[in-house]
Amino acid sequence: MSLATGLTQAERTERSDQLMLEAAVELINERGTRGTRLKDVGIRAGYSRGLAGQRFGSIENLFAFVLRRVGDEWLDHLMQATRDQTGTEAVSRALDEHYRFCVDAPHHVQTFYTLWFESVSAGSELADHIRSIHRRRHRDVLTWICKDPCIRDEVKADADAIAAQFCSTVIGIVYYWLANPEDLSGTRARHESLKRFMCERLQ
Amino acid sequence: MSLATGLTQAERTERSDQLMLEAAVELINERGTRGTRLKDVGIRAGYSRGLAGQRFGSIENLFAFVLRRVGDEWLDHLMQATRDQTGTEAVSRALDEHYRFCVDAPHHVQTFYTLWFESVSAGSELADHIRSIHRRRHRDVLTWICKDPCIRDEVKADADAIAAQFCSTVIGIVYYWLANPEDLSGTRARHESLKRFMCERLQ
DNA sequence: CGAGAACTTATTTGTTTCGAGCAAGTAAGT
DNA sequence: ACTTACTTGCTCGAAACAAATAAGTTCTCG
Repeated sequence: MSLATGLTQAERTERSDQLMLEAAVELINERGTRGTRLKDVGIRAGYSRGLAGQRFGSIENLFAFVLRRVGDEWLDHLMQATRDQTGTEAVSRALDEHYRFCVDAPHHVQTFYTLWFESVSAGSELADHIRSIHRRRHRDVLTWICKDPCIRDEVKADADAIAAQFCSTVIGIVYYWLANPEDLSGTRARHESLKRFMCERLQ
Repeated sequence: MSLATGLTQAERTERSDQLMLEAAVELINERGTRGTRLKDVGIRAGYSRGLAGQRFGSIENLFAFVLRRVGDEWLDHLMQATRDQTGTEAVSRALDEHYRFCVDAPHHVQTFYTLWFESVSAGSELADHIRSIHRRRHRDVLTWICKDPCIRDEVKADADAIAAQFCSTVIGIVYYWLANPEDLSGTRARHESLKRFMCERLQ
């Protein structure tokens, strides 16, 4: 029985990429990075035990692939939510979107941040990619502060420290969410109080 | 040639525990958790390839052992630094000690927090232990706030949110340090501005 | 123009190496 | 002699890569 699909080679590759992405997301979320096997990704995706290894070359490259795919999706959402906003409005929208994504698309967010925290483990090949995301985030927050016409100059002079605190606190909130996924109200409360504290600080 | 050490069995165990602990710390810091092998821990510690496996049973149990050993050391330091302090003094001391530990004992702190972040990966057996540390930290900060005679009641009414923000931000700062170990001034600046923001908030 | 061959790429299966985990053995202490 | 710390042997599973097979693409020739 022929398994011809009628797809082009490129379409076949994209299809298997997508199926293996979803399989990897599931497996990382179920078993963590240390329990995720290339073999299982291939099989879970409906292919052979060897395809993931053939396609990605290593588990690290698979993680990098997943991070890019999932991270791009998430960063797009964040950018849409804060487009053309500055100051407290941008902060509020970012935090609302952040929380909403935790609620609505938990699987991809869980994977994204699992890999995010994985990146600080020695030898991780994700570090450079994540570092660039960090810098981007920090710069975005800095821009929200410095471009806002309502924020006083003395606050703007402290923008770098405020942005650093904000980004650090978001990391900690995400950590809380990953560690306590059933406690959405605790996660929400942390988003809300960070919003409150930031709004106070930016007045 | 006899390898008799003149130690009791208990002393022999403690010695090998300690040597394997140090080996594990080195290996985790060099290679990350995913690159750390029970075999290598045994050999690095000066024993056979099989001892770590025999002693700990699994890599997960080794990590739990390391976390307890290193974490107890670190938590002792933190407790000494904040003993009998409340309010902004406790906060400042905790942050100073936190930063100082990053500078003076980076290897153990790196390992501790590497495992800390590892614990949010699915399937990690460290999660419960870390969760209890979290609760403890949160409660400590809450106590610092509520027991301080100089903090106003309206601030005390918000103590839970403030404590949650503080703990979250510390996590983010640690993350920054792990991701940017060469940038001690950035880590120090984050500690200092968190100190500043907390002191403002607690007035 | 269409069929089939040649070529390229996607996917599968085979094979080797390495580490985990546990059993069996040896060394050191009681 | 007995118990416990540590070592070595052995089996199995996964990674990584090679070799093979399947599917799509392009070219050639009747």
